[in-house]
Amino acid sequence: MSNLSSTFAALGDATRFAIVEKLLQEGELPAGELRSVGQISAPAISRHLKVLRKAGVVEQRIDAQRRLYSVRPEAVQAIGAWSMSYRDFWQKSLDRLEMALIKESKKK
Amino acid sequence: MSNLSSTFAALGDATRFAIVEKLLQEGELPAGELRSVGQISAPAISRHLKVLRKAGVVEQRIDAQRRLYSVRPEAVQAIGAWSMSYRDFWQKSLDRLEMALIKESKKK
DNA sequence: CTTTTGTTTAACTATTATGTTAATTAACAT
DNA sequence: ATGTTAATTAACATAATAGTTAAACAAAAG
Repeated sequence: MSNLSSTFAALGDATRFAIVEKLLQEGELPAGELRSVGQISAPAISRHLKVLRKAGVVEQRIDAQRRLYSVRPEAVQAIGAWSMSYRDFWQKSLDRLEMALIKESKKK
Repeated sequence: MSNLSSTFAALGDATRFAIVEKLLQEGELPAGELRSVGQISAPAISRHLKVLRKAGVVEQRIDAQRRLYSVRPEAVQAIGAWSMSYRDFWQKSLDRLEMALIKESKKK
């Protein structure tokens, strides 16, 4: 599986996506704090974090008995780079679409 | 599930990701042509296309008995927009990382 | 040393996803 | 009409995922 596809797979679960968004917005957080993304048990969160870590989306730092998690910037950037590598395609397509809509509105 | 998370889920399967990449590179293609992304049966491809369509990643156009598929530009753009909405975060983080690496190399 | 706090691993269950072959639908060509 | 081509839906088997509670582990605090 391509590296990017695993990244997408990791983010393709609603709970994991919420975890990542929370980490992006609030910065590094201990595993326990992430339970607030939904009503979910600590073991479940722990396993989601393991998946995210394995996919290279988050990293872990140890502080005493706590495990602090944060988003790996490379992961978010890689996603952007993928989208941008097809920018020509979607930019042009969307431009054409907009043109068509303007023409349509002028007809009336 | 957030719209973006479903998009990620759709792309989080290696076969589907390959389908999307092929469509991005070669443009609109009939379902049958997409079997070449791997050794996979036609029904399997058909179901993957259904998942991609449901997630809004591809769209279908009918031409006689063929079903022509293409990538929806909005989907790829939405992914880029998400990444870019956190650009400040990853740009700064990567800059810091680079700085640290340069310092490290000068130590030797 | 015992308890508390934070987190992970184990064991198990339920649901979902993926792939296969067979059957069906749809349009075209003879 | 009949066969051919293109694709989907049906039915089924198997594998993977996500959740739970209970147990284990690690460090801190009493």
